[in-house]
Amino acid sequence: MKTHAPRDIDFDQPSERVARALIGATLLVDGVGGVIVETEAYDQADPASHTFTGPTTRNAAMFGPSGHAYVYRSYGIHWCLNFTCRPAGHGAGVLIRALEPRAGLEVMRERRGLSEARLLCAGPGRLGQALGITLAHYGLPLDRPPFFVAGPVEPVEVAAGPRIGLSKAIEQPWRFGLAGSRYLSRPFAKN
DNA sequence: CTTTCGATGATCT
DNA sequence: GATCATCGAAAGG
Repeated sequence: MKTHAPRDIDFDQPSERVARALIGATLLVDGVGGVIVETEAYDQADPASHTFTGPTTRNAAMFGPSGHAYVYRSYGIHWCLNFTCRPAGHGAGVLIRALEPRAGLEVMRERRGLSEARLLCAGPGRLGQALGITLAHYGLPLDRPPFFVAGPVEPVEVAAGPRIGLSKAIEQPWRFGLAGSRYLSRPFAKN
């Protein structure tokens, strides 16, 4: 039985729970990052998930231990960052879609060739570029450098809705976000 | 404001 | 050979 400090995220639970718990959490990669404001949950029973058809070379990390990084190349262009979750071997993960920049703004601006803070990490591809994510991060544990992850200091209001950019299982409300944040990749529909 | 479309390459069928 | 968990530029209202 593992113990957790108050601000630790428990990755040993279903991806929807982890995705929700990550909203308001702090993520740093080599000291660069901020507050997570948008996530999406995926698991093996989900037709839209990379793990739906079982373990492969690419998705191996999501069948490994929870609390590790799963990195994949999107549309041949972008690097996207996920956190593996659930008890090991279940093929589940959480896509980190957006964060509010707080640390290393200058580094992010350089990497993105952009000055507007609002667009530095508003989307999984943008976030990957701003944090310098590459395959070198594939499978790395999240509880030590270069990663730093800490849960929210205070309770936050979490919005939920359908995921983005999928052709399958679009009805699942497994996209989560910090309500009202202006650093989202897209706003959530009003209630 | 909205919609459309090309880039680009690994992965899977 | 088709399909992408995307982005940004361009074109149209």
